[in-house]
Amino acid sequence: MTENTQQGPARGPQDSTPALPTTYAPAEVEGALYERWVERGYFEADAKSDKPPYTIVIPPPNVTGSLHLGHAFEHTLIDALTRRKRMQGYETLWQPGMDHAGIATQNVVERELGKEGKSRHDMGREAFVERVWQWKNESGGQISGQMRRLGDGVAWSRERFTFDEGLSKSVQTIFKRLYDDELIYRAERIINWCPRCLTAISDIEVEYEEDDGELVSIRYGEGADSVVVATTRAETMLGDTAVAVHPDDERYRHLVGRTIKLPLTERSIPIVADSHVDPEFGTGAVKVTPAHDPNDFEIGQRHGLPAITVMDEHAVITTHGPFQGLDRFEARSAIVAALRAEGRIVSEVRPYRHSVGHCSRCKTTIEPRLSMQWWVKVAPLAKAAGDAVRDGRVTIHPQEMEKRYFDWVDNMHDWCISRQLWWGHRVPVWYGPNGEQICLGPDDEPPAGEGWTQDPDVLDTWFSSALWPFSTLGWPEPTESLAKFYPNSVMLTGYDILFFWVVRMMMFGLYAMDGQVPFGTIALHGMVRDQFGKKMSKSFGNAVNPLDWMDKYGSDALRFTLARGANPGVDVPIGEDWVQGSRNFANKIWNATRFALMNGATVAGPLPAPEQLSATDRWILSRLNSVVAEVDAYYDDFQFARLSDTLFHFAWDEVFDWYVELSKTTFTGGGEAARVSGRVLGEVLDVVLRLLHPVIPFVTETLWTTLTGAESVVIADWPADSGFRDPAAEAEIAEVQRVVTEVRRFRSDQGLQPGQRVPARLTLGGTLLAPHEEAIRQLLRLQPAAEDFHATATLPVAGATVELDLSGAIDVVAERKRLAKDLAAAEKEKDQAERKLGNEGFLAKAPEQVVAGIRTRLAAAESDIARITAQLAALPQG
RNA sequence: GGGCGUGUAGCUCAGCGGUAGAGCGCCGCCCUUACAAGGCGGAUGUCGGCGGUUCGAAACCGUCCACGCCCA
Repeated sequence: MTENTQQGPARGPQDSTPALPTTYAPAEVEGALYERWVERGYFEADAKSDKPPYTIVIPPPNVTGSLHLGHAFEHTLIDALTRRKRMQGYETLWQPGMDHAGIATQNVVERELGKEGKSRHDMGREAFVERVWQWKNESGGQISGQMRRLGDGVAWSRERFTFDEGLSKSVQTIFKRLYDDELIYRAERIINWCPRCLTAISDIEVEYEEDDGELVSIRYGEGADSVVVATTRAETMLGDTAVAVHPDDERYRHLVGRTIKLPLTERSIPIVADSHVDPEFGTGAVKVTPAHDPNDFEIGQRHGLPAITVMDEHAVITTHGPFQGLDRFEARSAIVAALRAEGRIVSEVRPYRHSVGHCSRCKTTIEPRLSMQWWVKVAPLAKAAGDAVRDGRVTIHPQEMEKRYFDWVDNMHDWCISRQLWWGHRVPVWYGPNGEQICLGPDDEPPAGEGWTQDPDVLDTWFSSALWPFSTLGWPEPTESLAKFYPNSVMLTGYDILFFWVVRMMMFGLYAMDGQVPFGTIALHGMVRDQFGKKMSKSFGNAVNPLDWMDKYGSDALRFTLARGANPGVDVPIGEDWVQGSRNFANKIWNATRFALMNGATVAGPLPAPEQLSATDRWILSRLNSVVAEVDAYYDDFQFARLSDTLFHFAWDEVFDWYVELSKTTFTGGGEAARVSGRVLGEVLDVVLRLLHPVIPFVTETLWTTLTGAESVVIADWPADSGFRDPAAEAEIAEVQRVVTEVRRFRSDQGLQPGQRVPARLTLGGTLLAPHEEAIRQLLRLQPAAEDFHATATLPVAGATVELDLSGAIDVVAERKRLAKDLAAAEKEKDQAERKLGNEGFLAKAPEQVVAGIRTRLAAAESDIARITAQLAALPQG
């Protein structure tokens, strides 16, 4: 029972509350409901509260983004978790905010500038950054309005942005600490360079794809001293500084240590032996371009080779007369043509499929580039991140995902954190006129004097996102919020960003918060796919705007569909038909509640003791409590699909179908029995609506407040299993369901219309069915047997007999067919059971209850066979 | 190339050792006074193939085939 339940005499809702509209129209009311929740501050979190904390931070969406189905999915799940915890009495914080999305945002604003015929270089860094802020304030963050549509119960007063003042201070603080601990360093290495975004990106921002390229074999040197090398990137030969062969390769042993002339140039390059060369690939000899290939860079390091950069940041050739000014792909053809003219092309394979890296942001082919960048030395941080999961301080759901996590943290490369952008946290390092390099904390003044300049690069957006679980709470200040809400309870996000984000939060959380994990649980969800299980993409044309479906079917319908598809870590397909189905469910709840209210459903007064209840009432209450327990267990295990499905079937099939139908005669009968059932129905609805609220908050709010007259289901108590179970009542109702189903099948086989009244005589004496005669008659449209009653069909069911008078209209053929089919099924069942019971191994080794179960089945099958055989014999010939 | 995963009803997916399930779709009947966004009834599967373990396999093991994802 809820704290809002009002004591006192029963009152119909008509007395004090407006009747529900006859039509369920979600789009018209959802917005107002949400605004009221926000105004009343239900979603705000109080750091001074003495309730236990429950914290989830939003995986911050890009400031450039708008709500897509992936967000809708993730937010539905987080909202369900936090709404339930709030109802359970936790001080619940769902922390909202966005990230500044360095590359994406800069791209957006640069495109705008482009339309005005300007570039960011025309306006300068400071003015450009100001312009981006202006864009952010005017056009950014559309998603927060859309989150309201969805019903997200976030603490809006705490909304944060990775680039706001406080979070920027967090970034600078941790940078300085890592720098001082020598976990951040600067080094010249080969990095992944995007010649379109004009910045370095980290390894995980590179997407590899099979592309059609070409494999060209080129002869270097002359005559007997020549070697043939194969390459897919002929244009880089201008930067070759060696040819490498395997040290054990007999074919080339005589050449190692000698030099060879590099075609098209005046340079001679050495032939070196390196055990990393694969003698099986191509000719076994490879060209070495240390400035344009990561593997070649390593060979170069091992052999002290120079690294010659032959392209600029746009990937345009900068050297060698005829090729200068060509971009890399033009240069490739030109160089192959030039080599062919010299007779140096030994073979060409075209197309040659091979794996090529692309910028995850703009799909441009990555150009490995030698450059000076900032790095995080991840080894000690990743070790700690791995250990936290290994020793159980952090658990991953579903558990199978742990392996992927370990594979990643245990083999992580240093993280390139500098980006050649203007929009982002600038590296807080200054260089002095005499080669000084100092790192500034947030409270330090930049060095005075001539000749000091700040590093021009900014930090990877993930660097600031990694601080999100604590920077949003005020870190590095020792705030009350930080004390109350850190560590977070759960990190719920997609498995696709386990490496991008989760690992980084783990590393930085453990480091910044003195070994305290950022969250106790990582719950991973899958990706939203279309109704055929295909990945959604704009280019494929199957992307859906969730707002359209929310307009059409209501936010609850979208949410329920997503929750119902959410198996842990598994992709969830979604189609419009399914959203429509969820809308139908909401509509069903709506109408069932209307019906209940019209029939005196109430939460007023104490629930009558079991002795005062009918078996039907005890049955539904018994089931209700089982469902409460099941749903709770599913919630604790992030089984959104199962809890949604459980509630769907319990509400629709059991409450709104069987219970309501079985109780109709009670309600029409009036009196004390009707009053008692009204109270039970009120109780069941109250609990079901509260159980459903976290998943479908809007429709449940309207119905629950109407039913109870209380303020809001958002702040209602979460239902608890009272422990009440009544197996006898459950068995009794199962018998009722069985007889009703059997007779309905008979009626249907006989071609009777569903509403057609048929005279019948029920012999129920001594069976569990006896108290339910009225309800059974009602459900089966059976009229009392009159004087001239003449049974033309006799159905023995569950120890009782139902005789019908179809006035000779019985369809013997249909009935014989039906019975023959049932007989065959029963005989098959009997066969299987007998075979098992005749198996000594089974009897000896199977658990007792399984054997008993088979015995029961055998008995049931035998009685079915007897019953059906009798029915067949009783049928008129014909 | 390495790793992970998936193949169950027309579609999308649960089930993961003890009678094959759901939603949607399909067929038939019905506007039965909460709901046609509904009700009643029905059909539909050698649980990818082949071996093995087991009293018993959709489930466990091996293998093959077909897809997917991640990493190189």
